[in-house]
Amino acid sequence: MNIGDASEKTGLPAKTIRYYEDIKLVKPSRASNGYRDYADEDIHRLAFLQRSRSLGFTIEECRVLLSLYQDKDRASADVKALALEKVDEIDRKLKELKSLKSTLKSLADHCHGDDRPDCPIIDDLAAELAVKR
Amino acid sequence: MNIGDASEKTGLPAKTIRYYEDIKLVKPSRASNGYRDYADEDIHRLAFLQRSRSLGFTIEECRVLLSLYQDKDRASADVKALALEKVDEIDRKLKELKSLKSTLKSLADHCHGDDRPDCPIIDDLAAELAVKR
DNA sequence: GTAAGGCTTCCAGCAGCAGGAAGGTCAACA
DNA sequence: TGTTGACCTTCCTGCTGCTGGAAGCCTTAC
Repeated sequence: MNIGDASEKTGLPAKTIRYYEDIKLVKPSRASNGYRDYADEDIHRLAFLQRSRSLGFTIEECRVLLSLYQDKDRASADVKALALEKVDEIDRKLKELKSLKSTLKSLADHCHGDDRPDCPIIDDLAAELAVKR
Repeated sequence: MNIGDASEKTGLPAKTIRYYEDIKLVKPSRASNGYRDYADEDIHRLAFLQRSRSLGFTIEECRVLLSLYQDKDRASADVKALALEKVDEIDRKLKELKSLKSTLKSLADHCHGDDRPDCPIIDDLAAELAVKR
């Protein structure tokens, strides 16, 4: 199966698939004309990668997940730990974004937003200096 | 004022300050020995950058904000628009992260997480293929 | 005089690809 | 048989926003 079909089947751009080969996440064989030839197992791995990447796992985490996936004797606890760690990470990001949003929102709410130049947002951005002077 | 002091006053690493000069966000003068020499106005700009970056504005947005800051006649509406756009962006990210989290969480909740190899997380990551076959 | 710390420039690298150039290959059609 | 157009190949560059490190001045204190 050529890279175009692999791309269609997995939803990954061809560029990405070649990149994954570059960093040794997949190792497709080659046809006699030099084209990459994807077996079912390769497609499987690529689809796995697509799923785990879209769940927010980094490439290196995906590498671990793949090896856990390959290892028929691994404990499910190992996988669960990775997933929960990721949940924690997402939680931290959520908190950060929420506080960011409320700060920005309250700044914007206090700005009258018309054609006068007076603007509390800009004032706030510049304010820090006054404290430190 | 040397870069070290500028760093301390603004909370930005020296490396970052040099980078900001590289991309023309600040233009400090030079002392006779070749050292960068930061005037109050430079420090002001750097502090402004520190604040706006920490609020999640990209470098290019910061560039716009700085020019709006410099422009005494600009409408506050311009600034407000940028801020609100950013709030929207944050909202989109929040949504995405929330759904990501709930997916991961429910996957993890269904995994018994012991030393048996059976694991619904891995199964789910691999599941996509079955559909497409 | 010398040692420690600060400063300079320049080069490389991180994640995770995307875009593009230059060229080989294949299938279909005239 | 020739040719078009779609697909494939490799290789190189660039994106964001810095960070680390090497090699080499400058300054300050003892």
